[in-house]
Amino acid sequence: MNDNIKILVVDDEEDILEFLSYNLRAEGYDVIVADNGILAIELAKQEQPCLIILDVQMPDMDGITTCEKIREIPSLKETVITFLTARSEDYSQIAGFEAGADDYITKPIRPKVLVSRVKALLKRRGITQDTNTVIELGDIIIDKEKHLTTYKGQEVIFAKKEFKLLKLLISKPGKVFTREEILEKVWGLDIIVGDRTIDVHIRKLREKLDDHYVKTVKGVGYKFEY
Amino acid sequence: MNDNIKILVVDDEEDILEFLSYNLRAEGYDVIVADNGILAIELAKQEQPCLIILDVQMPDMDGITTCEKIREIPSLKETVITFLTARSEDYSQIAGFEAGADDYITKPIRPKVLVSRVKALLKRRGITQDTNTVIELGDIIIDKEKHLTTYKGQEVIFAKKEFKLLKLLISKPGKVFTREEILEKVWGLDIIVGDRTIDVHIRKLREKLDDHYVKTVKGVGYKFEY
DNA sequence: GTCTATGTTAAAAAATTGTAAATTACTCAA
DNA sequence: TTGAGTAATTTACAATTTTTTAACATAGAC
Repeated sequence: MNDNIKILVVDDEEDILEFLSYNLRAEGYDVIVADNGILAIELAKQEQPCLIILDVQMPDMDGITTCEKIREIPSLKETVITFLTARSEDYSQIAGFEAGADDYITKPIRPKVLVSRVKALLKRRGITQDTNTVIELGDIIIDKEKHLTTYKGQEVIFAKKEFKLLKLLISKPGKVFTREEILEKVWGLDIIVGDRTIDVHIRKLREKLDDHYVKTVKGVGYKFEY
Repeated sequence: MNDNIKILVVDDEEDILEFLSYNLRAEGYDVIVADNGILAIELAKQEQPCLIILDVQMPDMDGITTCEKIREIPSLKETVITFLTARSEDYSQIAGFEAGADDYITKPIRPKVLVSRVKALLKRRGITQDTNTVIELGDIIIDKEKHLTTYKGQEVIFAKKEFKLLKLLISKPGKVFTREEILEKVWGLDIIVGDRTIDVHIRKLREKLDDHYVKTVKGVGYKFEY
């Protein structure tokens, strides 16, 4: 199970959310976002991220309160939490650690600093970025991090969902993934899509690779067979 | 599928009990129910479930008290307990964990979330669902994960129901499964099918393997004998 | 021999998946 | 903000496979 590392980013400002998730996604992390504390707690419970980045200043429920609440959830006791604070608001450093945070990052955020801090934090917890960021199966090469696929030496472009689907199927060649499993892993728990959506995406894979790799097991699901 | 993971569901509302047990049973869990705290404690002691889902709000004895009482029972110290709370009743989060709960699920409950949460909880405790994904019996090899059967080195294709039936019979070679048992395990509780359906499926197995493996015990049922 | 449970077969019915085209949602740049 | 261009999803139907039924055959218990 080469699950990607999941990071939850919580901030009320849209552009900061974008900025953070862009930079983290570029590093190959799975990023989920929330624009308020309540949603953050709900998402955290559901998605079980490895790391939560939490803005201290937020309307309704501030970062510190959110952090405290998260820490009360047993399944999230071990999650790494880091605050995001303006350089000036000094008090939060102290209050933050009391609330159960592991680190804090000061604004303005510089991408390189952000990334190296995140890496360090995760490393401290023994969570390492997926070692096989590259999957190779005969003449199919998938670079998860770079979002790049090569087939018979040719670069093939897969859209986001297609790529995720391919990644899932190929992560355990031969294993049959049920439609439910696929829905959950590629689309997520709460997204509802029509019946034919998976088929269409499967078809795209078969179009771009060759037909025979992705096999249908009628009534059960799909599998990737080399 | 899940041989005997037992889950106790406790709620005073009939329809919630039904809803929960329906969804958990569909996943293959053994579900027992109680509509009040007293009965819950009694059942828990008797049945030793792996997981207890406990509604916080109940007449007579509320979920928190029930949880405390359960935790006092030595044989249930290790049982996973999760609360069921309305999204609003916030206090329960804190009171609940003090009482010794491991997690809480907020209403309204969504089936997928419920199931994934339950799986995660059990997994965390090292209670796994599928012990062996491969069954081997002489020259018959069944790979559940790959949904693949090999007979005398040749791959044989079984449709979903056939596969399920074969899996069931072969799971306990020599054991006679009654028609009722087969109906329940392969077709499910609520599905009604005609008398000849099982026979036809048995016939398919005999066609694809050799005749002599699946034996009829007239008036009783069928068994697999190697 | 009759009666009941099971076996057999083919065909009907149901379920599932494949496909093209249309529609809607997103994204990114101007 | 708009709009072009791409991606994702839905729709409507065809094609396929699986499952069930129904009608009849057979075997063995009594």
